[in-house]
Amino acid sequence: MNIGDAARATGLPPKTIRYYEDIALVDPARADNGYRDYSESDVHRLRFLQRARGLGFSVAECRSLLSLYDDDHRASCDVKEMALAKLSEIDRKIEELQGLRDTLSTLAESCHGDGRPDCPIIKDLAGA
Amino acid sequence: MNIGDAARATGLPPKTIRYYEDIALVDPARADNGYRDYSESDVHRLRFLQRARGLGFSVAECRSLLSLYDDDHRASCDVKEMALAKLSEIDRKIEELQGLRDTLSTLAESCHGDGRPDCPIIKDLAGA
DNA sequence: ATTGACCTTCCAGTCACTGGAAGGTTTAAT
DNA sequence: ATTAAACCTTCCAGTGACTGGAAGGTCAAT
Repeated sequence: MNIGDAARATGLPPKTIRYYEDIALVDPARADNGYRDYSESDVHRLRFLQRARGLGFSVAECRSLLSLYDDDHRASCDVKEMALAKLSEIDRKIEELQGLRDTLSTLAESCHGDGRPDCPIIKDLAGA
Repeated sequence: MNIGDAARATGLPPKTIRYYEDIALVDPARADNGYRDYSESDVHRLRFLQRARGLGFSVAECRSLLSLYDDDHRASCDVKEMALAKLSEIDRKIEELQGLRDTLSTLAESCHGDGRPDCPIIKDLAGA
């Protein structure tokens, strides 16, 4: 399977797939013409990466997850631990964003938003 | 005022302040010894940047906000527009994160998390 | 005179790609 | 047989917003 097909099969751009090879997350065979040749299991790995990245795992975390994926003897608690850690990270981010949201929405509400130059948002940013 | 004092006054690391100068967001005077010399208005700009960045505005957006800040004749609706755009961007991010949260928490709950190798999280990532 | 805390510039690295140039291969149509 | 397009290859550079570190100059206090 050429890289284009692998891209269509996984939803990852070819560039990204090559990048994943660069950083040694996948290692496809090569055809006689030098083209990368993806096996079904390569495509599985790529899809795995696509999903895990989509869930917010960093590439480094994906690497760990992949090694757990590769390890038939892994303990499910190892995986669960990573998932829970990521979960609380996401919770923290959500809280932070909600804080921002509140501040910004209070600011925006206080701004009459007309043609006059007087603006409470700018004032607040300036520290008035 | 030296860069260290400006850093303490704004909460920005000196490195970041120099970087903001590099990309022409501030332009402090220089003392005879070559040291950067921050005026009160420089510090105001830096504090403005610190706040706006903290609210999630990109550096490019901060540049726009600063030019509105500099423009005594700006219309408050211009600022409000940026704030509202950022607000809906934040809302989108929150929703996305909540989606991730739900998926990940469902996955984590379904994983018994013991020493056995059987793991529904890995299974899901692998696309089973 | 020397230490230590400053300051300067410049270069490189981070993360996870993404864009583009220059060139080789394959496939299909003319 | 030729040509065009749609692939593929490598390599280099850029993104955003810093951050780290090296090599060296300056300043205040001891």
